[in-house]
Amino acid sequence: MQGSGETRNFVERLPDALRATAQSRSYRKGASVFNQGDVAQAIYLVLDGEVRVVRFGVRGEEVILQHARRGDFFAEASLDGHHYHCSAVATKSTTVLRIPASAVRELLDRDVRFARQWVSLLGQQLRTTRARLERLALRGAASRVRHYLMTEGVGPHHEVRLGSSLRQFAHELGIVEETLYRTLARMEKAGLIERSGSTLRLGRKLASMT
Amino acid sequence: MQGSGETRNFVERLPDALRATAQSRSYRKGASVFNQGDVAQAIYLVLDGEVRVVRFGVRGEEVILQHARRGDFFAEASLDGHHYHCSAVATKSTTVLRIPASAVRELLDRDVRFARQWVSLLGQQLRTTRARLERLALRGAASRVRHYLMTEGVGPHHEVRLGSSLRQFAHELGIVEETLYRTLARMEKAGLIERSGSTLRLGRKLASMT
DNA sequence: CGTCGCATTGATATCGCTCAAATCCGGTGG
DNA sequence: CCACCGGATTTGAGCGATATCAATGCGACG
Repeated sequence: MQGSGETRNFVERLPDALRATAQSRSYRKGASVFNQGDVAQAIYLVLDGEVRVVRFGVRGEEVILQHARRGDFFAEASLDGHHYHCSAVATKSTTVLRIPASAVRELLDRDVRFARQWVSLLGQQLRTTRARLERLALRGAASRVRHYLMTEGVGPHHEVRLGSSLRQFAHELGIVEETLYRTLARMEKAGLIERSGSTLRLGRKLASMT
Repeated sequence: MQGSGETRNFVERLPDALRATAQSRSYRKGASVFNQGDVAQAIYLVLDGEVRVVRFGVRGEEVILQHARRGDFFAEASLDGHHYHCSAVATKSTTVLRIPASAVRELLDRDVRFARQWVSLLGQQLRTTRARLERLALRGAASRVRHYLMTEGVGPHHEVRLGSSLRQFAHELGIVEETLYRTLARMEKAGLIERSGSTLRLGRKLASMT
């Protein structure tokens, strides 16, 4: 499956020391990984699927704190805290890598190189999350597509091979699928982007958009 | 000034060891903190004002990677990298705390407690950034206001004292000021929120919105 | 072959943006 | 004390981009 190939990328970036203690777990749609109030014991990395991290108020009001997708960590706060102050639920069939917080703590204390790697890893997550944030702050679907290509695309033409469906992509951009289809068609016609199959790249024309 | 008081909060959370080597610097609107290609020497924390972190493509295309406001770090990637692959420009009169990357690296290597603190700090940034991200993913101004109160508000009523103007607040929510005024008025009338001066809190009624 | 998910296009509704104008407020100078 | 000013706040009217609802084609899969 395509998934395993993609997955390897960021799992391999995990410090070796961690992969020893980590184990993967699978959840079906709707299953909860942990619940608000549980003792915080582990940090998680989404290998495949999607986990929604939510917090409930006193009267049951729900707030979404994070949509963790493939490659995203969640619950790294377990390093500090004693109890989860949020719940994590798989929104579809999902596989995660479960990393015991105690293992990370020990490594942080003992292994200097690991500390650097971990800091580096958090930094990466921070950067990509910030980029997503700025992307959603943009008005207009075209600007977001362009921003995505500029930040996630590789090579001189900012090429991106979409791992998943355009549906998923639309959701990631914060727009509905129909809008994405229309936007991509318009941008392609205007020469702003080029499309071949599931590959997107910037076109020759410079974007004249904010 | 109000600023100093607010600022203390997160500056005081900085590990003591860092505050020794850090120094604050001021930039006027439009001044650049560092430029793409410069040698990466420091990590920054915005004390007041705003810094925009951008990257330029080969043909001059610009992408915004981060809008760093009070309390946000930027350029923590300096820990790994040798050169900045982005530029940072003050968008208004701004004061930042400049933290030499070498100092952080040394501390990471030497001081185990510091490593934990730093990891914890990054984790906080990550969490608040994620929350912002999910907020912008919400449709509708009211949902975003509610999300903001739920995530940033304190106490049983999720109270928030707005440090800045409603203008600023609107911008933070990714909507224009007019929309925010109207939305707040509508929500207050509906009993969803309560307002007294620059303080906002959730109302008695439960929000019946997604 | 029926079903399901994805891709695509059309028609319409709605929310928020834009432009515009009035009020309020603190500060400033005459 | 008053006139004036700039910035923040508020309300109004109209427009436009995107969501929504709907329908179709298409390939995979059982």
